[in-house]
Amino acid sequence: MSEVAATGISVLLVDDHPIVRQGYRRVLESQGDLHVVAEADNAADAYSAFKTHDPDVIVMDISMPGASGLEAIRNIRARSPRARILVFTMHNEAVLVKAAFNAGASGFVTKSSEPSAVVNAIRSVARGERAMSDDIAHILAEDSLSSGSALDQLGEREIEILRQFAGGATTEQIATQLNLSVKTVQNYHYLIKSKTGARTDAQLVRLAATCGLTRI
Amino acid sequence: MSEVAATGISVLLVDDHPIVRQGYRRVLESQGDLHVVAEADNAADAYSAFKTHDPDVIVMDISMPGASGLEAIRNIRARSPRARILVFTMHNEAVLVKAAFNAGASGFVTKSSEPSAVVNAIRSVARGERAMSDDIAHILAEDSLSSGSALDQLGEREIEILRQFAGGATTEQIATQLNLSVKTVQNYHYLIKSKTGARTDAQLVRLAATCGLTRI
DNA sequence: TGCAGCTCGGGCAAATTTCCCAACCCGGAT
DNA sequence: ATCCGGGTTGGGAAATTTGCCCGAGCTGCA
Repeated sequence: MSEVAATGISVLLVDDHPIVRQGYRRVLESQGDLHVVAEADNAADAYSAFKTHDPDVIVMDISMPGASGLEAIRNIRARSPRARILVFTMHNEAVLVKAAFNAGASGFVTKSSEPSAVVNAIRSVARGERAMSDDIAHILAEDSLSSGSALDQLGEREIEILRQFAGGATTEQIATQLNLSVKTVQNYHYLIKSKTGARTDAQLVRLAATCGLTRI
Repeated sequence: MSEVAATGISVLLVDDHPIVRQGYRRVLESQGDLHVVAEADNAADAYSAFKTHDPDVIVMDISMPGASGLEAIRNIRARSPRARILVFTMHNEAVLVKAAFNAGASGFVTKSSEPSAVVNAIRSVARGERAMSDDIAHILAEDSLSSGSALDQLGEREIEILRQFAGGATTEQIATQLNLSVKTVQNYHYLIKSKTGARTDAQLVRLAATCGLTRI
């Protein structure tokens, strides 16, 4: 960590949108102490880039095609427990935030945050601290008071599948993307409906939307 | 428009994520001929900024909280038909694309596109041309077999059934309510899907919501 | 060690979707 | 007046999905 203070903070950017990555890179590098040493647009590349470049912080959008972002966090942390991962996404649902921290993330910042908040979060994570943006803190605070939105009873996989479904994905698309059999996705679909009490796909979509799982 | 050629292309950036806006701004301004003259993070600010700065192109993410992005496009175009709006979003569903063009957008580019494709789209739109990224063109091409516009092509009965369905009603409830056989409602369901190009019930709900047919 | 809970899928009857089709009525064009 | 097109209403049959049951592997926890 001494060389961190001497040379600044090295960052690995993970996001599936190239222009978004390029934008982040410019914003971060204008700070002086932040250096983007590599980029990746999927979970597998992220891990190999991590091994190659050994960055101080991984800034990762968890809504990527292919493997779940949470899965990616778990994989990286399982192999390299010293990895510092800052989740940087537009999603702000309490269940997702908690799942991310449980998976091993060191920080969670929404894209609604001011750039200064983002770079400060990167610096905090690089120091080994836990970091989150103000809106996330508020959401977690409210969540700890009120017990139980409809989503709290859902597991991580169920939430991921619900989000993709509500986003308009077909059963086969979800199965392919998550590497599951169609039957399993169908079963999750049914399980989610019975857990939440939704009788109709439309009700499921509305539920997901009101819980902030998807935007319309 | 003569001053456009002399001074480059002025751009109004609309996106609800500040750091995303800042990233785009840097990417665009590194091009030399593109100048971001204003930013906005919601529909209302977007219109006032448009009136104040009179930009050549509005680059807009339509997935914003609050008012629908499509609504924003319609509002701006209704008041200022010469406005050029380039939709720039991560969504790539055919129904959304068609709805955006119907609302008056001049272009549609996904965030998966290369930065060069995005800036070229901005230049095309500034010249008054229609622009879209390759993936969008493919999606529209596949869809164009049974194409049409989003909701305008639906009859009264179809719209009524779509509204009730998107509101969460079951097929039997709709049939009872409208004094139709279940079979007829099922047929309408299928007909609406094929007319709008929606492949999923969830996409139907999203379409109904973005068109103001139902509130979530 | 054992229990509880999540994940993942098979099986199978019931229901729905997907597409075809035929009518009816009605307004407009010929 | 006649025909055509389109909205509306439903039948039929194959394909698919749903609803609900089941078991198996795994993990964390008591």
